[in-house]
Amino acid sequence: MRNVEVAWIFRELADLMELKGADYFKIRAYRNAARILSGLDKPLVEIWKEGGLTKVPGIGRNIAAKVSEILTTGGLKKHEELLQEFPPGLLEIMSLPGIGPKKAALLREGLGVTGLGELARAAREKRVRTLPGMGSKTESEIIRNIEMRENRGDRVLLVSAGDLAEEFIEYIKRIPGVSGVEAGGSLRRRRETVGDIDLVAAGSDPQSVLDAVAGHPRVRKMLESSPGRARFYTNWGVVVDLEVAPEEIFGLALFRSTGSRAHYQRLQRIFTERGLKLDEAIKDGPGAAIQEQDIYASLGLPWIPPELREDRGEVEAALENRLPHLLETADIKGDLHLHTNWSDGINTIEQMVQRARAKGYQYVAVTDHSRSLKIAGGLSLERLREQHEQIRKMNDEFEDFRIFTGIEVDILPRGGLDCPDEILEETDLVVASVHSAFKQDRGTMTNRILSAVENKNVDIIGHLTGRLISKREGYDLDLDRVFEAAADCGTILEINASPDRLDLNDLNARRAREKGIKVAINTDAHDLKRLDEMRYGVSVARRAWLEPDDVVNTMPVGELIKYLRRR
DNA sequence: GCCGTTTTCGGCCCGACTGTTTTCAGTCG
Repeated sequence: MRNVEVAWIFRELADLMELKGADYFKIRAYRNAARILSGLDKPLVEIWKEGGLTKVPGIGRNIAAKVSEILTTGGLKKHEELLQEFPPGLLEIMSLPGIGPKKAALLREGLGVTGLGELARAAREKRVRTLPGMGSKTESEIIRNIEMRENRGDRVLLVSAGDLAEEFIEYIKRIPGVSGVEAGGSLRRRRETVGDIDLVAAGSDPQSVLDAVAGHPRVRKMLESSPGRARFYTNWGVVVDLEVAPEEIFGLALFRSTGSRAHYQRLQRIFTERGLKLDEAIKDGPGAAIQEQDIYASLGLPWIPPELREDRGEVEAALENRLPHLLETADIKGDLHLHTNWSDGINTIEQMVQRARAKGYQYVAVTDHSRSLKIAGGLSLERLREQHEQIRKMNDEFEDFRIFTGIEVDILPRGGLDCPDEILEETDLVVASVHSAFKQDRGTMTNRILSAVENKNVDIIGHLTGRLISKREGYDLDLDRVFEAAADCGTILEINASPDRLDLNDLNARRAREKGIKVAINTDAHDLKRLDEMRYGVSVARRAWLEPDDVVNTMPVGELIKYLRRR
């Protein structure tokens, strides 16, 4: 069992206890435990076997016993009992924005709704507004949010699909007769969410591979099968679609699986125009295995990276030999937005720095929250000064690494920043972000953010739109005006690499680049493990056609310091 | 629930915003 799966049980347990009206601090302890467990970079089973669970800060005797129960039995009795009491549909209701435990309980008691479908119907029939404390606005918000969720369908975050795919890939690789296996589909194109996980394997005996995968511990059932192909439903609720092709046509199968449909059709049109057929064109070298390169080469094109295959001009660019030299994760030389235990992070500055050094970075900026964000332990001016003092001392110890003093300063609801300018001025790196009053109207929100973009002490605007993928829409914002101002002022925009944010997204990052705006790709990590999420931000950048020069944290430390001063 | 050379009980505990009200409960970062 993965750490995140154990953490998930505690998160759900906390929600259930909240519905039950349990003690606030107990609930908080469970939530905190969930956060800590998912942040551990060592498998829980190992820590458990070593008897080290209670040594983890935030995990006491009780939670350790529960973890142990989960690891031995695969579940938690208390969790299962509560699920009997409160149907899972109620948890879904509670996960709607604006609906917490009290409103969820009221909806159940007052209207008897126990799931999203029933709730949507009740809202459309204007029954929700009959409940105390609920009116027409709540009603229409409910409908809007449920519809948004329905549109999302069964898509999961790229990170979840990637983790699950990785398990299957490792498993399939070891099946005798398999000479290769790769993810195709939207996972390979690195879209922010993935529907089915498409896998393509090369093997001489397809049926034996499919049979072996049917026995994978995560497979609940086989949905469909045909020669060389099967669809499996997994215990994560995600469908895995596996195709096993002979080695000679593995490249072709992978190419087809990768798509996108629009990209594929665009290429096919070119084949047709030239009087060729895709299948025939690649059968030139008999006996030789077909590579993806061969398919593109048969049209005189260079290989097109999967992230670009969306029919957004990549075929034309390839025809004119002007494909971008896409950014790679290895180009990244530092992380300019992360948190430590000075505010709401889990690890110390030392630990975060040590990990960043191990990753081969040249620098990081420590950007804890500013004073207004009380719940996240925002730093008072005094504490901020103290932290910066400590960082300056730490820097004396390094010759080959630089810690930038920093802050993630709140952009206040009325505009302006949550920290005096004179302090920002002497801070190496300032990220400014919105963390409150998300529902302001377009004009107010735009002006609010512009006040930060135009502040000469602000280096980077963090997670610009505030969206949480398939959970919360971004703020109502005039992006054109923000981009214009950022281009004018030389303000850097962030691609926040956190897999549930990916903000800017691919399209907006591409627009930013076209306006000449520089981008920083930051993890916003709150623990060691999440420093590794840089690659998701890089995926967005690649889908946005970004090259190393577009991204400030590809600069070596000296160049970056000069760049930041020049602003 | 967790934590503790201020140790085994008592502290942990924000505050603005929203939608609903006409003084406030619920939600959220």
